[in-house]
Amino acid sequence: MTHNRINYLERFHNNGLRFTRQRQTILQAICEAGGHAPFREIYMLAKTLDARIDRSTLYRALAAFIRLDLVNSAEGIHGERLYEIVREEPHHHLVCRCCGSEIEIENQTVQSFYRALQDDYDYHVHMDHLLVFGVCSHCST
Amino acid sequence: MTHNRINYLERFHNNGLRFTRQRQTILQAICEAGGHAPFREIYMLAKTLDARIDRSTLYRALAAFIRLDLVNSAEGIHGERLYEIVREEPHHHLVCRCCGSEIEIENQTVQSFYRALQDDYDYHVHMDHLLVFGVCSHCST
DNA sequence: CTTTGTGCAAACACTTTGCAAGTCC
DNA sequence: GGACTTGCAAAGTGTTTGCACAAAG
Repeated sequence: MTHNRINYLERFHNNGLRFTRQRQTILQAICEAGGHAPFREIYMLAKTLDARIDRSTLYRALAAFIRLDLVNSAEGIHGERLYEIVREEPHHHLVCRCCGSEIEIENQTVQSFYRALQDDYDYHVHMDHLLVFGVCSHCST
Repeated sequence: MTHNRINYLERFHNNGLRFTRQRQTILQAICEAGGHAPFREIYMLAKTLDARIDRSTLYRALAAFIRLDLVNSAEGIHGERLYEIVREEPHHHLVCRCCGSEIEIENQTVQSFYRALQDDYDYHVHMDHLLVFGVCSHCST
């Protein structure tokens, strides 16, 4: 199983972890969930793939994935934690507070903002998934 | 009690709410907490001012303050919800993932980023408190 | 066969809710 | 008095942990 040209199995073994059936199932569930998914959704999807998976297994798996940088977490519109497969390129979204829709932001726009912060404050920004909340053109008319 | 030139009492009464002793105590606690504070910290501070204040009162008061736009909430470095007194100017912070320190970002820098998003995506950004995570100059050396 | 992971149950932390008594106007 | 609030207790939710058994290397 390979996503984003990453060899998952190797990544686990290099860190003394095991790529078990359950963890494969969970990764598949996250993929099926598309972009970002909250715990609840991943759990339900994983359950349909393997009814015996336990909540605690899922929590522990997510923690492992994050440790391995296979998954990262972002904050949703109401502070819920969302999990997503790490992509090679950092990416960013505009999220509409009104309808919940999301638009992906051109990375360049964000990068120039980060560069300004780096220049002005000598701060090395490390966010591979920025969420900016606002109101989309559709809702503001 | 007036902060930021806002007349709190009036704001409550205009919305059919009451500015009770407990709510005054809680607002004072948030102020004493300085910038952003998590529930736990506000609760402890409020307890020192009035030992009989209950958790549920605090939750309900915070919800009321947010409804009245006296307080807003942001996400901390590990997803905890932080509460803070609303300021007149939107403001933004760089938060160091390493040492947890915070620097306030010049609002102009952020505004030009927002303007770029507005121009490119016709998105009206509405965030009065952006947190950008990274590594500060001190930690990166 | 040693180490790591799983499922179950229990514990823990965080937040919300119902209600009787109290407070504010 | 009438509407809003409080404190308490109880219930919901979300997350973590201990442990015996199972699986992986």
